[in-house]
Amino acid sequence: MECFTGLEVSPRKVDYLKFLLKKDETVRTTDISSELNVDPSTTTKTLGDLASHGYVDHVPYRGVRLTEKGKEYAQFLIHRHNILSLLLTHYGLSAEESCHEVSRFEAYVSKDAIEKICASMGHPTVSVCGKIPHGSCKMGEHS
Amino acid sequence: MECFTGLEVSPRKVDYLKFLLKKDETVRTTDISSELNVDPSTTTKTLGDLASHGYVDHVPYRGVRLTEKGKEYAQFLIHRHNILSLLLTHYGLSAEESCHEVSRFEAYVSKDAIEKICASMGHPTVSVCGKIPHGSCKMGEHS
DNA sequence: CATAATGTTGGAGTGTACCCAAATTTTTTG
DNA sequence: CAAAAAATTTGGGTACACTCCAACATTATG
Repeated sequence: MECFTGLEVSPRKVDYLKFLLKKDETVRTTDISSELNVDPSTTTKTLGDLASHGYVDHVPYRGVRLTEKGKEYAQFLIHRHNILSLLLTHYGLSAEESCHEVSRFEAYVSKDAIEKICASMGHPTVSVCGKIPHGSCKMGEHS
Repeated sequence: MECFTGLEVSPRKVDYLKFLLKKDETVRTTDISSELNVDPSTTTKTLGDLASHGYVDHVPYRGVRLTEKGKEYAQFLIHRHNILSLLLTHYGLSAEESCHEVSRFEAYVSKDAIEKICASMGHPTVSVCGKIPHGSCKMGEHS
Protein backbone atom coordinates (compact mmCIF):
# COMPACT_ATOMS: atom_id res chain seq x y z
CA MET A 1 0.00 0.00 0.00
CA GLU A 2 1.72 3.13 1.34
CA CYS A 3 1.20 4.98 -1.91
CA PHE A 4 0.38 8.46 -0.73
CA THR A 5 2.06 11.85 -0.76
CA GLY A 6 1.00 12.95 2.68
CA LEU A 7 -0.90 15.86 1.21
CA GLU A 8 -4.23 14.17 0.59
CA VAL A 9 -5.89 15.08 3.87
CA SER A 10 -6.81 18.63 4.85
CA PRO A 11 -5.55 20.14 8.12
CA ARG A 12 -8.71 19.63 10.03
CA LYS A 13 -9.27 16.09 8.87
CA VAL A 14 -5.79 15.31 10.10
CA ASP A 15 -7.09 16.01 13.59
CA TYR A 16 -9.93 13.56 13.16
CA LEU A 17 -7.63 10.84 11.91
CA LYS A 18 -5.10 11.36 14.67
CA PHE A 19 -7.79 11.22 17.30
CA LEU A 20 -9.23 8.06 15.81
CA LEU A 21 -5.84 6.38 15.88
CA LYS A 22 -5.29 7.42 19.47
CA LYS A 23 -8.56 5.79 20.45
CA ASP A 24 -7.92 2.70 18.39
CA GLU A 25 -11.48 1.40 18.61
CA THR A 26 -14.94 2.36 17.56
CA VAL A 27 -15.49 5.97 18.52
CA ARG A 28 -18.70 7.90 18.96
CA THR A 29 -19.53 11.14 17.22
CA THR A 30 -19.79 12.91 20.53
CA ASP A 31 -16.29 11.90 21.58
CA ILE A 32 -14.85 13.43 18.47
CA SER A 33 -16.98 16.53 18.75
CA SER A 34 -15.95 17.28 22.28
CA GLU A 35 -12.33 16.53 21.52
CA LEU A 36 -12.24 18.83 18.53
CA ASN A 37 -14.73 21.35 19.82
CA VAL A 38 -17.13 21.22 16.92
CA ASP A 39 -20.84 20.64 16.58
CA PRO A 40 -21.76 16.95 16.29
CA SER A 41 -23.27 17.64 12.91
CA THR A 42 -19.92 18.88 11.73
CA THR A 43 -18.34 15.66 12.88
CA THR A 44 -20.92 13.58 11.07
CA LYS A 45 -20.25 15.41 7.86
CA THR A 46 -16.51 15.24 8.13
CA LEU A 47 -16.75 11.56 8.89
CA GLY A 48 -18.78 11.06 5.76
CA ASP A 49 -16.01 12.70 3.83
CA LEU A 50 -13.28 10.60 5.39
CA ALA A 51 -15.36 7.50 4.79
CA SER A 52 -15.87 8.35 1.13
CA HIS A 53 -12.12 8.37 0.75
CA GLY A 54 -11.69 5.10 2.53
CA TYR A 55 -10.02 6.29 5.71
CA VAL A 56 -12.81 5.25 8.05
CA ASP A 57 -15.79 2.95 8.30
CA HIS A 58 -18.76 4.83 9.58
CA VAL A 59 -21.92 3.07 10.65
CA PRO A 60 -24.60 5.72 11.14
CA TYR A 61 -25.72 6.09 14.75
CA ARG A 62 -23.24 3.44 15.82
CA GLY A 63 -19.75 4.82 15.45
CA VAL A 64 -16.59 5.05 13.39
CA ARG A 65 -13.24 3.39 13.22
CA LEU A 66 -10.21 3.61 11.01
CA THR A 67 -9.95 1.28 8.05
CA GLU A 68 -6.59 -0.37 7.42
CA LYS A 69 -5.76 2.41 5.04
CA GLY A 70 -6.88 4.98 7.58
CA LYS A 71 -4.78 3.43 10.30
CA GLU A 72 -1.71 3.38 8.12
CA TYR A 73 -2.30 6.95 7.12
CA ALA A 74 -2.93 8.12 10.66
CA GLN A 75 0.30 6.49 11.75
CA PHE A 76 2.08 8.55 9.17
CA LEU A 77 0.31 11.67 10.42
CA ILE A 78 1.52 11.04 13.96
CA HIS A 79 4.98 10.27 12.73
CA ARG A 80 5.07 13.44 10.70
CA HIS A 81 3.92 15.45 13.66
CA ASN A 82 6.56 13.92 15.87
CA ILE A 83 9.40 14.34 13.43
CA LEU A 84 8.57 17.95 12.71
CA SER A 85 8.09 18.75 16.37
CA LEU A 86 11.39 17.15 17.22
CA LEU A 87 13.03 19.12 14.45
CA LEU A 88 11.78 22.44 15.74
CA THR A 89 12.95 21.71 19.26
CA HIS A 90 16.44 21.69 17.78
CA TYR A 91 16.00 25.35 16.86
CA GLY A 92 15.13 27.01 20.11
CA LEU A 93 11.45 26.21 20.36
CA SER A 94 10.13 24.48 23.44
CA ALA A 95 8.29 21.19 23.11
CA GLU A 96 5.00 22.97 23.54
CA GLU A 97 5.80 25.68 21.04
CA SER A 98 7.04 23.14 18.51
CA CYS A 99 3.96 21.04 18.89
CA HIS A 100 1.69 23.99 18.51
CA GLU A 101 3.58 25.46 15.61
CA VAL A 102 3.77 22.17 13.77
CA SER A 103 0.10 21.46 14.16
CA ARG A 104 -0.52 24.57 12.11
CA PHE A 105 1.44 23.55 9.04
CA GLU A 106 2.10 19.81 9.19
CA ALA A 107 -0.71 19.00 6.78
CA TYR A 108 1.30 20.63 4.01
CA VAL A 109 4.53 18.73 4.47
CA SER A 110 5.00 15.78 2.13
CA LYS A 111 5.78 12.24 3.10
CA ASP A 112 8.79 12.51 0.89
CA ALA A 113 10.22 15.39 2.87
CA ILE A 114 9.45 13.67 6.15
CA GLU A 115 11.27 10.55 5.04
CA LYS A 116 14.33 12.55 4.13
CA ILE A 117 14.26 14.54 7.35
CA CYS A 118 13.72 11.40 9.37
CA ALA A 119 16.59 9.61 7.69
CA SER A 120 18.81 12.63 8.10
CA MET A 121 18.06 12.61 11.82
CA GLY A 122 18.94 8.95 12.04
CA HIS A 123 15.38 7.72 12.34
CA PRO A 124 14.89 8.89 15.90
CA THR A 125 12.50 6.98 18.09
CA VAL A 126 10.80 10.19 18.85
CA SER A 127 8.37 9.10 21.49
CA VAL A 128 11.19 7.31 23.27
CA CYS A 129 14.06 9.76 23.03
CA GLY A 130 12.17 12.09 25.27
CA LYS A 131 12.69 15.11 23.07
CA ILE A 132 8.96 15.45 22.63
CA PRO A 133 7.20 14.45 25.84
CA HIS A 134 3.91 12.73 25.20
CA GLY A 135 2.17 15.22 27.41
CA SER A 136 3.12 18.15 25.23
CA CYS A 137 1.92 16.52 22.07
CA LYS A 138 -1.51 15.44 23.22
CA MET A 139 -4.08 16.18 20.64
CA GLY A 140 -6.83 18.64 21.20
CA GLU A 141 -4.42 21.17 22.57
CA HIS A 142 -4.03 22.71 19.20
CA SER A 143 -7.32 24.48 18.89
CA MET B 1 5.58 48.83 13.54
CA GLU B 2 6.47 45.15 13.04
CA CYS B 3 3.49 44.03 15.10
CA PHE B 4 2.36 40.96 13.22
CA THR B 5 2.36 37.22 13.80
CA GLY B 6 3.23 36.16 10.29
CA LEU B 7 -0.06 34.36 10.00
CA GLU B 8 -2.23 37.17 8.73
CA VAL B 9 -1.82 36.54 5.04
CA SER B 10 -3.18 33.47 3.25
CA PRO B 11 -0.90 31.22 1.19
CA ARG B 12 -1.84 32.61 -2.15
CA LYS B 13 -1.64 36.22 -1.10
CA VAL B 14 1.87 35.54 0.09
CA ASP B 15 2.75 34.92 -3.55
CA TYR B 16 1.32 38.26 -4.59
CA LEU B 17 3.22 40.10 -1.90
CA LYS B 18 6.49 38.36 -2.65
CA PHE B 19 6.16 39.16 -6.33
CA LEU B 20 5.37 42.77 -5.59
CA LEU B 21 8.46 43.11 -3.43
CA LYS B 22 10.60 41.51 -6.09
CA LYS B 23 9.41 44.08 -8.60
CA ASP B 24 9.75 46.96 -6.19
CA GLU B 25 7.78 49.39 -8.33
CA THR B 26 4.29 49.87 -9.66
CA VAL B 27 3.20 46.61 -11.18
CA ARG B 28 0.45 45.91 -13.67
CA THR B 29 -2.35 43.43 -13.16
CA THR B 30 -1.22 41.47 -16.17
CA ASP B 31 2.30 41.04 -14.84
CA ILE B 32 0.96 39.49 -11.69
CA SER B 33 -1.52 37.33 -13.55
CA SER B 34 1.05 35.84 -15.86
CA GLU B 35 3.49 35.33 -13.03
CA LEU B 36 0.96 33.54 -10.86
CA ASN B 37 -0.99 31.95 -13.67
CA VAL B 38 -4.39 33.27 -12.75
CA ASP B 39 -7.04 35.16 -14.60
CA PRO B 40 -6.59 38.96 -14.47
CA SER B 41 -9.93 39.25 -12.73
CA THR B 42 -8.63 37.05 -9.98
CA THR B 43 -5.67 39.34 -9.56
CA THR B 44 -7.87 42.40 -9.40
CA LYS B 45 -9.93 40.86 -6.65
CA THR B 46 -6.99 39.65 -4.65
CA LEU B 47 -5.41 43.08 -4.95
CA GLY B 48 -8.57 44.62 -3.58
CA ASP B 49 -8.27 42.35 -0.62
CA LEU B 50 -4.63 43.14 0.01
CA ALA B 51 -5.39 46.83 -0.36
CA SER B 52 -8.23 46.66 2.14
CA HIS B 53 -5.75 45.34 4.65
CA GLY B 54 -3.22 48.01 3.90
CA TYR B 55 -0.56 45.93 2.20
CA VAL B 56 -0.81 47.59 -1.19
CA ASP B 57 -1.99 50.76 -2.85
CA HIS B 58 -4.07 49.92 -5.87
CA VAL B 59 -5.09 52.57 -8.37
CA PRO B 60 -7.66 50.99 -10.71
CA TYR B 61 -6.44 50.63 -14.27
CA ARG B 62 -3.08 52.07 -13.31
CA GLY B 63 -1.27 49.56 -11.13
CA VAL B 64 -0.30 48.47 -7.63
CA ARG B 65 2.60 48.83 -5.31
CA LEU B 66 3.39 47.82 -1.79
CA THR B 67 2.67 50.25 1.02
CA GLU B 68 5.32 50.66 3.69
CA LYS B 69 3.51 48.07 5.75
CA GLY B 70 3.29 45.78 2.75
CA LYS B 71 6.96 46.15 1.98
CA GLU B 72 7.92 45.36 5.54
CA TYR B 73 5.62 42.37 5.56
CA ALA B 74 6.85 41.08 2.23
CA GLN B 75 10.41 41.30 3.47
CA PHE B 76 9.43 39.06 6.31
CA LEU B 77 7.77 36.67 3.87
CA ILE B 78 10.95 36.38 1.85
CA HIS B 79 13.01 35.99 4.96
CA ARG B 80 10.72 33.26 6.25
CA HIS B 81 10.90 31.46 2.96
CA ASN B 82 14.68 31.65 2.93
CA ILE B 83 15.15 30.56 6.50
CA LEU B 84 12.82 27.60 6.13
CA SER B 85 14.35 26.57 2.83
CA LEU B 86 17.80 26.78 4.29
CA LEU B 87 16.67 24.70 7.22
CA LEU B 88 15.32 21.92 5.05
CA THR B 89 18.50 21.75 3.03
CA HIS B 90 20.17 20.69 6.26
CA TYR B 91 18.01 17.58 6.28
CA GLY B 92 18.67 15.94 2.98
CA LEU B 93 16.46 17.99 0.71
CA SER B 94 17.94 19.69 -2.33
CA ALA B 95 17.59 23.43 -2.72
CA GLU B 96 14.82 22.90 -5.24
CA GLU B 97 12.95 20.42 -3.09
CA SER B 98 13.27 22.63 -0.04
CA CYS B 99 12.02 25.64 -1.88
CA HIS B 100 9.08 23.77 -3.30
CA GLU B 101 8.23 22.09 -0.03
CA VAL B 102 8.47 25.30 1.94
CA SER B 103 6.28 27.22 -0.44
CA ARG B 104 3.52 24.81 0.45
CA PHE B 105 3.49 25.45 4.18
CA GLU B 106 5.40 28.65 4.90
CA ALA B 107 2.24 30.72 5.27
CA TYR B 108 1.48 28.81 8.46
CA VAL B 109 4.77 29.35 10.24
CA SER B 110 4.78 32.20 12.74
CA LYS B 111 7.20 35.07 12.87
CA ASP B 112 7.96 34.00 16.38
CA ALA B 113 9.14 30.58 15.27
CA ILE B 114 11.14 32.05 12.43
CA GLU B 115 12.92 34.42 14.76
CA LYS B 116 13.88 31.58 17.04
CA ILE B 117 15.02 29.37 14.19
CA CYS B 118 16.94 32.22 12.63
CA ALA B 119 18.67 33.06 15.90
CA SER B 120 19.43 29.41 16.51
CA MET B 121 21.09 29.26 13.10
CA GLY B 122 23.17 32.29 13.89
CA HIS B 123 21.21 34.68 11.69
CA PRO B 124 22.55 33.34 8.41
CA THR B 125 22.76 35.68 5.47
CA VAL B 126 20.82 33.19 3.49
CA SER B 127 21.00 34.72 0.07
CA VAL B 128 24.73 35.12 0.48
CA CYS B 129 25.78 31.87 2.07
CA GLY B 130 24.93 30.09 -1.13
CA LYS B 131 22.91 27.43 0.58
CA ILE B 132 19.82 28.52 -1.31
CA PRO B 133 20.80 29.68 -4.79
CA HIS B 134 18.63 32.53 -5.97
CA GLY B 135 17.78 30.63 -9.07
CA SER B 136 16.15 27.83 -7.15
CA CYS B 137 14.04 30.15 -5.09
CA LYS B 138 12.64 32.28 -7.85
CA MET B 139 9.00 32.90 -7.32
CA GLY B 140 6.44 31.60 -9.67
CA GLU B 141 8.00 28.18 -9.65
CA HIS B 142 5.73 27.11 -6.85
CA SER B 143 2.54 26.73 -8.77
C1' DC C 1 -10.26 58.52 -32.87
C1' DA C 2 -11.25 53.86 -33.65
C1' DT C 3 -9.51 49.61 -32.45
C1' DA C 4 -6.54 46.85 -29.61
C1' DA C 5 -4.82 45.87 -25.24
C1' DT C 6 -5.50 46.03 -20.49
C1' DG C 7 -8.17 46.02 -16.38
C1' DT C 8 -12.49 45.65 -13.66
C1' DT C 9 -17.28 43.93 -12.41
C1' DG C 10 -20.74 40.75 -11.68
C1' DG C 11 -21.98 36.23 -11.42
C1' DA C 12 -20.85 31.61 -10.43
C1' DG C 13 -18.41 27.35 -8.88
C1' DT C 14 -15.37 24.50 -5.88
C1' DG C 15 -13.49 23.11 -1.51
C1' DT C 16 -12.99 23.43 3.49
C1' DA C 17 -15.04 24.21 7.78
C1' DC C 18 -18.66 25.35 10.73
C1' DC C 19 -23.38 26.12 13.09
C1' DC C 20 -28.41 25.73 13.93
C1' DA C 21 -32.94 23.63 13.90
C1' DA C 22 -35.54 19.74 12.89
C1' DA C 23 -35.96 14.92 12.29
C1' DT C 24 -34.31 10.27 13.36
C1' DT C 25 -32.38 6.53 16.05
C1' DT C 26 -30.68 4.57 20.12
C1' DT C 27 -30.56 4.34 24.96
C1' DT C 28 -32.47 4.87 29.42
C1' DT C 29 -35.60 4.49 32.75
C1' DG C 30 -39.90 4.71 35.35
C1' DC D 1 -41.76 -1.73 27.31
C1' DA D 2 -43.29 2.70 26.21
C1' DA D 3 -42.13 7.38 26.96
C1' DA D 4 -38.55 10.55 27.83
C1' DA D 5 -33.67 11.56 27.30
C1' DA D 6 -29.51 11.41 24.88
C1' DA D 7 -27.01 10.84 20.74
C1' DT D 8 -26.78 11.34 15.81
C1' DT D 9 -27.94 12.70 11.32
C1' DT D 10 -30.19 15.81 7.73
C1' DG D 11 -31.13 19.89 5.55
C1' DG D 12 -30.22 24.45 5.13
C1' DG D 13 -27.13 28.28 5.81
C1' DT D 14 -22.84 31.19 6.50
C1' DA D 15 -18.12 32.27 5.63
C1' DC D 16 -13.62 32.37 3.60
C1' DA D 17 -10.13 31.30 -0.06
C1' DC D 18 -9.41 30.91 -4.68
C1' DT D 19 -10.68 30.72 -9.30
C1' DC D 20 -12.85 31.43 -14.08
C1' DC D 21 -15.86 33.46 -17.62
C1' DA D 22 -18.46 36.97 -19.95
C1' DA D 23 -19.51 41.61 -20.22
C1' DC D 24 -18.21 46.19 -19.53
C1' DA D 25 -14.84 50.13 -18.75
C1' DT D 26 -10.51 52.38 -19.40
C1' DT D 27 -6.24 53.31 -21.47
C1' DA D 28 -3.01 53.00 -25.16
C1' DT D 29 -1.84 53.16 -29.93
C1' DG D 30 -1.84 53.11 -35.08
